[in-house]
Amino acid sequence: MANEKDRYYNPFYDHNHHDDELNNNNHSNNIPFFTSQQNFEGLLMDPSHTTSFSDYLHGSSMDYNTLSRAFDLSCSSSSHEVKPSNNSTTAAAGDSPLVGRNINSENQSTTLNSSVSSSSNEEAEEEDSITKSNKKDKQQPTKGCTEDGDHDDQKSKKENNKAKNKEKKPREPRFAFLTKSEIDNLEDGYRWRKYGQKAVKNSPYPRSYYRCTSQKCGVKKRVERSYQDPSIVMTTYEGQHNHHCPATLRGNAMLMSSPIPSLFAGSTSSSMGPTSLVPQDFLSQLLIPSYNSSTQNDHQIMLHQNLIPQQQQQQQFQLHHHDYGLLQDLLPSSFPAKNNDP
DNA sequence: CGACTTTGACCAGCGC
DNA sequence: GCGCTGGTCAAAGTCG
Repeated sequence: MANEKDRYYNPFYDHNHHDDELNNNNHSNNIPFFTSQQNFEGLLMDPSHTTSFSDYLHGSSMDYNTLSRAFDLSCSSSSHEVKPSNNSTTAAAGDSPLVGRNINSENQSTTLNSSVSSSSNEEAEEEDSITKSNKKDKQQPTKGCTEDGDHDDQKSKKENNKAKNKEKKPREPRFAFLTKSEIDNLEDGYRWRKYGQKAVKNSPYPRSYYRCTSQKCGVKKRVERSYQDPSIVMTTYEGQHNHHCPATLRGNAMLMSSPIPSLFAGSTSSSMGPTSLVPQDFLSQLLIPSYNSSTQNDHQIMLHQNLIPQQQQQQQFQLHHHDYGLLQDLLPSSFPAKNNDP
């Protein structure tokens, strides 16, 4: 009991032996994923991968390029093979060239296209705040209302909301990645508050909903486990943080100024701004998470291993339809059905 | 006591 | 309209 709880909520729980088990577990699926050891540190790639993603499975560590490939990102647009989807729009001038794997439902039908969606993140944010306030308007009175006088108010508000909701709200840009981990809620440097959990259709594992605890930051993430391979966790991020990572507040100040920034050249949070699709802070934090001091050395070693030869960094990555199908198979509820269903 | 999780209820969207 | 599902809320509980 206590062990179970520790496993999932104690950040210092020792997952190493479990991870060994996991690493010995051969993965037949050609899916990009990360192996997490102790709260995400290092994001080791699984060496057992030998198939279509083997290109980027060199060595045991992960670098920016790995991340970029996993996210369908590219530092150099000229070398980016993945064509943007038709309805995706291009990033505004000055935006980071990084592109997140957009899994908005609108783009899901064929492939996980890379796209700087968010025709307007600002728009989306605005919409989001509207819907949020609508929800509050809607829900608070129902619970707080004690007098009949509130009912008319409620009705009019409801109608008002209905009218507003008729305008279809665009989804916040989202991107997802798979992680091989025993921990559901991976440590990514940000602080999250769980606000819901739902049973997922066709899966024995529930989906958890988290929201960034920072005020006025509407970033959400969903975490669910693959029912086919329970060692795989899919994390979906929605929105962008409008603040710096609070990891520094948890004794991470030293690492925040680690040598890794060169990997994120030109992608400091200040140059990126709050509206670009891929949260650079997040990317940084993938590699510089909050961590247990006992594993600090290992972690630093992994950071250095991330500095890999340029040519390897230039390798291309593309998520094929086939792989998308596998993603679908793993997490059926997260992806719309392809039209090839029998 | 604040931060966080749990959990049942609620709501919207969608397909039938 | 009805039922199903995904997403969210918020009261209650837990923890440090």
